[in-house]
Amino acid sequence: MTTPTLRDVAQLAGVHPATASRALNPQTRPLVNAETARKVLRAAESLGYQPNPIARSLKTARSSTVGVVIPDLTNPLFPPIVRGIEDVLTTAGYNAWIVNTDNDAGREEALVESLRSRQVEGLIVATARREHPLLVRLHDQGVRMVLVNRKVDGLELPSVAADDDAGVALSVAHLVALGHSRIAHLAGPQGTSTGVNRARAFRHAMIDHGLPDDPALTVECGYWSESEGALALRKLLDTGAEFTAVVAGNDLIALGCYDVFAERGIECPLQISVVGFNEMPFLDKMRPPLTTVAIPHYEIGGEAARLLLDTIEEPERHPRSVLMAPSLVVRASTARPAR
Amino acid sequence: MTTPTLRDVAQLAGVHPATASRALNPQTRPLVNAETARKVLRAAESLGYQPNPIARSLKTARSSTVGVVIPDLTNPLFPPIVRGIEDVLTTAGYNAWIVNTDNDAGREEALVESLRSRQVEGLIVATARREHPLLVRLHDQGVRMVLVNRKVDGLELPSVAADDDAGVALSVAHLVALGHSRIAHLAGPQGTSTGVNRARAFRHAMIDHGLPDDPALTVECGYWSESEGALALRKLLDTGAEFTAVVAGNDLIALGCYDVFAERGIECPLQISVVGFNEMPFLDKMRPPLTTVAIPHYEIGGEAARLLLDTIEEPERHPRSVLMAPSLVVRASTARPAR
DNA sequence: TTGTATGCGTTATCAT
DNA sequence: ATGATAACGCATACAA
Repeated sequence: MTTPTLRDVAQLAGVHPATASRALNPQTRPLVNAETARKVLRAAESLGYQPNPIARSLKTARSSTVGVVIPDLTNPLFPPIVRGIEDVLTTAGYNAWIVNTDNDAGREEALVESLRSRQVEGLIVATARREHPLLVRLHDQGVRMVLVNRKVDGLELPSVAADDDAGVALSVAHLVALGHSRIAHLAGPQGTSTGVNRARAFRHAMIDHGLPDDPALTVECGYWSESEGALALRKLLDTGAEFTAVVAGNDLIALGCYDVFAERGIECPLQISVVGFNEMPFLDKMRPPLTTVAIPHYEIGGEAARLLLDTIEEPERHPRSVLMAPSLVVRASTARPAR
Repeated sequence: MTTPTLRDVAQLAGVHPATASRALNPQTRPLVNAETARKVLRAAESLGYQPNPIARSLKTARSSTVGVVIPDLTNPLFPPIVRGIEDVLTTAGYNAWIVNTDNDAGREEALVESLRSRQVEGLIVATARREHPLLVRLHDQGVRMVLVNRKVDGLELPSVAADDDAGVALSVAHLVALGHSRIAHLAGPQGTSTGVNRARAFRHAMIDHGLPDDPALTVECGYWSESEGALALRKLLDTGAEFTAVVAGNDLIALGCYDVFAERGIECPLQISVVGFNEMPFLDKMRPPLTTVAIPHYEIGGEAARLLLDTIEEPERHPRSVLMAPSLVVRASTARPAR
């Protein structure tokens, strides 16, 4: 009992395969007599016919599939984004091929190559570094792409991201309202647009509040990780710099601070307040529950999928970029400064 | 500049496409003269030829792809498993199509259908309920499958899972060693094999330690979630039952207990100790850091991929199931009982 | 060892 | 409005 093909349907309906194809395809259905179309549809139904997407792809060079390039699915930031992407794509009749680059450029190139050879109709890329020759090349080759959470230097690509400036401004305003004035920033990697943006937004926010923008109070982390966050905070403490609050580049960096607090017997928020960024899961169960900036991840994914679908359907349309508004989630890692 | 095909390679090498095909394919390379093979390979290299997997699939009815069916990527349990699967598959020249069912049987059926129509060579399924008619049907149709973390009633399928009995035994032994004797179990859904198994393992462990197996001290959760865990613990407390420790079905259920502790002013671990299961990320940052059973997720994924590859290569081989040893991670949510 | 011929399942271009 | 034919790119049975 082999799966039925178009020929089987045509035979059962008593028409030529080409006619059956036209009848089955909503696009071309108007070309065929309404009555025969009905016959064909009934035949397909009764056989449980499912078109073979592989054969279709071979013929049409399309696939109803888009590639989703993620650095690391293990980072809790990404699964909700993926879900948002999938839900929108599914509704539009598309599928998502998810791929993990592990932050390895070689691996990424191989994976993208494999996606392209499978005729994906576009790419949603969440791995962009500021310098990203692969993306430049793909763009030159006319591959439709949408960036998530990142931008790439010198490339006008549609993108969707959280409004980081607004998020950092919320954090700083919250700390200032609590009475802090010596505020440090543990910045993300300056090789990522996010890291650069948030650091700049931090400086701007400080200036807007009439506070000194002291370069000695900003330390860069090599990665968006707990261990790098811990490293950076240790470095900062060891300089003897004075500060009562930390704006961390993201939640992982903020959690790294917790490790240092434990090491050195520092009380949070009594001695140092900390604000994170991203609203990872389970922050409310941390010790102390982490104040952070919440990002609408799921919605970002959905928006990215919509942008890509637009790009596929109207390739000439000017690239749009959308910014999603964040919100501050106040928990127990921030409080008035001790003195 | 269109992408080169096999014909281009053949033409450049001055041979027939069929010869080029044989030369390019490691399987059939021995059939062709070593010298011509070299010529073909050089031609392919110089053109940057990449075989078209779609055409190949259409011809061979294979795809070098396996489907990975996950209930919810947002559950931190699954990403490491997926990574393990991907790493092993990639090494073997296969790709993984990851798919999210959202615990919806209809969605699952549609997704599996779509995977099959793309000629996946097998399925790794992490969504199995004990009753799972879809899987039974697929099995009857000869679809190669491996189950992860679950079993299905009445189906002899290769599977890989953590040794839940051992894990629960570790938890109970730890609590008993601390001096607990009134130990409660917040069981997972009894519609899942994991839920049933852990509950049974709990009873056995209690008996093994000569402790009463009191049914009043076990409450079932409807889902593997925080809110259900909280609900179950409230229910248990409201019966007035006496106990000094809780073995939770998984970490989420354990974290649900934390919410109830906060609500009712219960001190953990002073008044009640809690042990989780799974070793989700960031448990060490919780309040209090959660004692739990660690599962080698990444290795489980890798093992599942290996089992599936075995099944694909030796379809007649008897289904093996492998159990991975868990370990106990002792943190601050467990302590000697107060009195 | 290599070439010839054919077909995987579908759709696009003709012709009728 | 429908049918005939070819082609997408590749692999394989068969012939030479």
